[in-house]
Amino acid sequence: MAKSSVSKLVPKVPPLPSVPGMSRRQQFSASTKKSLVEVAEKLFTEHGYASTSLDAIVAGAEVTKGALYHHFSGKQALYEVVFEKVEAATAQSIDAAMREAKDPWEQARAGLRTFLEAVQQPTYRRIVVQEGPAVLGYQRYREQEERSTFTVVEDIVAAVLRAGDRTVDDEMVATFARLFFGAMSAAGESVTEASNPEDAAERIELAVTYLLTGVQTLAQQGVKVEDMR
Amino acid sequence: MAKSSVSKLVPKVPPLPSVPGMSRRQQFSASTKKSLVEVAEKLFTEHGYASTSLDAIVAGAEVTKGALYHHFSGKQALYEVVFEKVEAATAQSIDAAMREAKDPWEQARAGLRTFLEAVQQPTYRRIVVQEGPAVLGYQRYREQEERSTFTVVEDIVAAVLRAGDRTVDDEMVATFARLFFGAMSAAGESVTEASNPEDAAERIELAVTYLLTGVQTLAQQGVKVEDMR
DNA sequence: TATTGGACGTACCAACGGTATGGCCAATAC
DNA sequence: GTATTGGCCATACCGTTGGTACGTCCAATA
Repeated sequence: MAKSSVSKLVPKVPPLPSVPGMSRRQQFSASTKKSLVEVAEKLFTEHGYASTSLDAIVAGAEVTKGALYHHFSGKQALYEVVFEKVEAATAQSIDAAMREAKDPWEQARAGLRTFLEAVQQPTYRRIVVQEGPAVLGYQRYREQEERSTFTVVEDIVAAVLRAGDRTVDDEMVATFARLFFGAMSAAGESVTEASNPEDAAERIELAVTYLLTGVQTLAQQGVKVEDMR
Repeated sequence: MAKSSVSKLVPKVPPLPSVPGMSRRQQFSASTKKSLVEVAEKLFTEHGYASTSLDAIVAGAEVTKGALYHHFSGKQALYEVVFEKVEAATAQSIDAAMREAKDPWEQARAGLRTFLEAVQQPTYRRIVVQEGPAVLGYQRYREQEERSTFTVVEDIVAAVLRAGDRTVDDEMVATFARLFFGAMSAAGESVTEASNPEDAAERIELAVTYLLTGVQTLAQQGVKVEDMR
């Protein structure tokens, strides 16, 4: 008995309509890999890392564990690929939003607003903010962040800071960026869980703007960070 | 074969030297429960939640899984007890540090400094900051925070904010508190991972002081949060 | 046409969280 | 003093899950 598989190696879905540079074999391979990543992103977002089994992922992608372990070294490696994908998309969207404004101050506001929107997306929240540090470990988490979203935030902060006080060194800029990045991440959580997310988001924007305005005001008055000692 | 247990029900360690109000039976029970929590705290801190098996915990506490499941409904429930314990200790230490300073501004600095120290402790970092949201879920995590450490931070922020601008409502205070809480949590991570933690901690203090000073300056100039619209 | 190796599928294992069950004995009732 | 009860815990067991070993098939290359 058993054996319900009628036609086995007939691919279920015609993969991407024939990419020029790849052989048919490579295309099928890329198709299953892509499918695995997409299904994993969906399930990780909905149920979290621990509650998502590899069996569920391979079932969703209509493959087997053999395929999964051929493309990825394990569950965590698959998660890391999903993480990078989500991170890259977010960083890119922020970057795009900033490029539309020319004034540095408006760039900053646009960037922070887009980041605040991104951090409310279920996928970014769950995979990057909530479970990223715990699953990847803080070391790898930070390495990933520093070559994508965090760098964007850092640029924003640097622009606002240096507008008034040109004596702040890179370390200090990074410190402020860390603070703002952490603040915005936490803010995203609170916004999403709020009874009225839109009001909450607006309050966050007001508060952050107030903080940045305070920094600008101090800088214009010639007050350096060093004076705080 | 088997049966290496020579003396079984002879308690290995005399528990707390006879607490008055409890019967001997209750004292033994409390002893094993306390032992489980302490071992769990240690192992969760060292290896993380997922990599700490219940077998390892009960082995460290010199009991069996029967005892564990008698006192706790499961692994997550045990984690939550550990979480609360760590949280309470931290909130208390911050509270104590603040009570030594009388000036509100000095209270704020003392409180934030103590919080920054706490967030560098391996136990608080791992159990509360890094893995707390992922293990408990953000909902429960926030509920726990809001009746301990977060409330302390909120009080600090409220004092600084309202010193100049008395029009800020409770929601806005909570928003600022969320931002600062998130900022300080992220700061703790970065401090611990820095090549020179002491320098990093000082930079964080300078930056936070700068931010708070900016807020104060704006408030003294009569600039309200509402004006940011 | 022969051969190779990439891309999987299948069967299996060990570890882990959780459960069911039963035994022991301190505390209480009588 | 004896009987009974229930809190406290140990033992054995189960289902799921991440990971591995091994075999198969076929497209690509020689």
